[in-house]
Amino acid sequence: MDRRELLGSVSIFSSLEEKELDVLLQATTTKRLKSKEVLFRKGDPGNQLYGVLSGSIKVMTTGSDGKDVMFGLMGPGEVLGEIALLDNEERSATVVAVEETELLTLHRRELLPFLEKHPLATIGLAGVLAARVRKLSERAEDRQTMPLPGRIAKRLIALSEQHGKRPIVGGPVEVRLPQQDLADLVGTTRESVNKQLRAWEGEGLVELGRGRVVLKEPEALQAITETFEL
Amino acid sequence: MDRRELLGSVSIFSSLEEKELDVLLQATTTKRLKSKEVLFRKGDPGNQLYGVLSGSIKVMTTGSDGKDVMFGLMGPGEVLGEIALLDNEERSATVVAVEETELLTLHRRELLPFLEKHPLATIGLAGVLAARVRKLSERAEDRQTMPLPGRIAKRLIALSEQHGKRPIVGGPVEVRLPQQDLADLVGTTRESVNKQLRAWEGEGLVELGRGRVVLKEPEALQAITETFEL
DNA sequence: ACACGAATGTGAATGCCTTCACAGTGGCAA
DNA sequence: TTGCCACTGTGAAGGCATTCACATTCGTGT
Repeated sequence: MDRRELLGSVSIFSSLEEKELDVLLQATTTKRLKSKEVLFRKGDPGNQLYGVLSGSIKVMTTGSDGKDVMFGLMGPGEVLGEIALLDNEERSATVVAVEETELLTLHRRELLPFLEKHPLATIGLAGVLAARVRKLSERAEDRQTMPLPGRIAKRLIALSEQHGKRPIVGGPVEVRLPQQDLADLVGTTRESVNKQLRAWEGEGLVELGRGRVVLKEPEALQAITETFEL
Repeated sequence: MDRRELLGSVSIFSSLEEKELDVLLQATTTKRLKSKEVLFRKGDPGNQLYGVLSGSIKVMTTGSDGKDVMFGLMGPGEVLGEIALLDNEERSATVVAVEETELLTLHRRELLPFLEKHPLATIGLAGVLAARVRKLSERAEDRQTMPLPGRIAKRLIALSEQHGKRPIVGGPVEVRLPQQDLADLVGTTRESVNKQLRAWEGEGLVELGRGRVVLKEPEALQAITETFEL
């Protein structure tokens, strides 16, 4: 995904004209991260907005006891870092590359004046935030009402839709993510995730490999989540 | 809190000039809710933005099994309903008055054109969203890393700061909220909350009454939360 | 090519909450 | 005033997940 495409395709800037897009593009920089490299940490001051060009990153925090909480995985076309930018507070989470990743960066001093001149872009940005709130609320709700198997199934499906690789059309989908990360995402332990996945493997629903889960029967997993949200 | 004061004081519109504020005020309506009355439900279409003038409301959802999840309590000066307004989706939660409440309402068809003309106001609105995201993330994190007593203590303190009544300056703070609601807010059962509160009552940290908790030693509770977030 | 670290696989023990089942009790609405 | 109902109080039993402690295995970097 190239820089122009990112800026244009992402909802924030979809309302802009070509010329305006170019101006904004000028102010933009590219940054490359190696796998496991940290973009910023919770508590850092935040003056940049980022867009993922290629690769993927995870948004997380590390609890004092070393227990990690993962908020999400973001891939090409997604925007991050808006929160600290908008309220001038510290970064609210840590961001780490999970593979070789290329980012577009835009500094606050370029963005804010731009937003003031382009209300529609600002409304778009607010929309991104709104979506973020929705996602977080839904997850909070799930955590509080849905039993563990349902949460795991639901998240696997979400991951497969967002980041899944499907070698054969209509065939099984592969999700690349270590079990520990899946656990942090769902709010449980690696062991619990492992046991559940193995159980499903026994039923032929999934196939496991190092650092990946292959969903052989997404519909069956879907059915599991629905068992609980009826 | 009167309408003008709400519009002006709330961060969203703080950048406006008097005249502009008046224009917006014209488009505004007042709505009164009796205690327990529902403003809207999760899943409803949403075309209004609300501001609390007096009283208070709770934002929540009801899980299929009847288990409620409470996202927060909002009082005078706070704004709600922006999410559905911005992304044109269904309401993401249910809102219920917890006492006699007066709201200011503003319809999308008035607000959106206004935002397009007032970028600073839009940036302010985005700031409200950003704060919302922060709060939700923090709670997700707490839920995943902090044991129950810490979560209860932390929330009690937050509630006391936001909605607490302090008869004597520097004295004990009273939080009006049934234990069931506190449980929904923290993500546990009423029984667990009750047992913890009674334990603290034994230690002289709090005092319990029907529908209220009095924090006699807020600092001690604060210390409890810090035990866990070191 | 090989070694070492990261990731997975598993069982046993433990424990924190939840669930269930009632018994008070106080506020408020009629 | 009084009755009811929402809220509170509490113990016992049970369960779902965590914790702990290793064994194993893959794959990746040197």
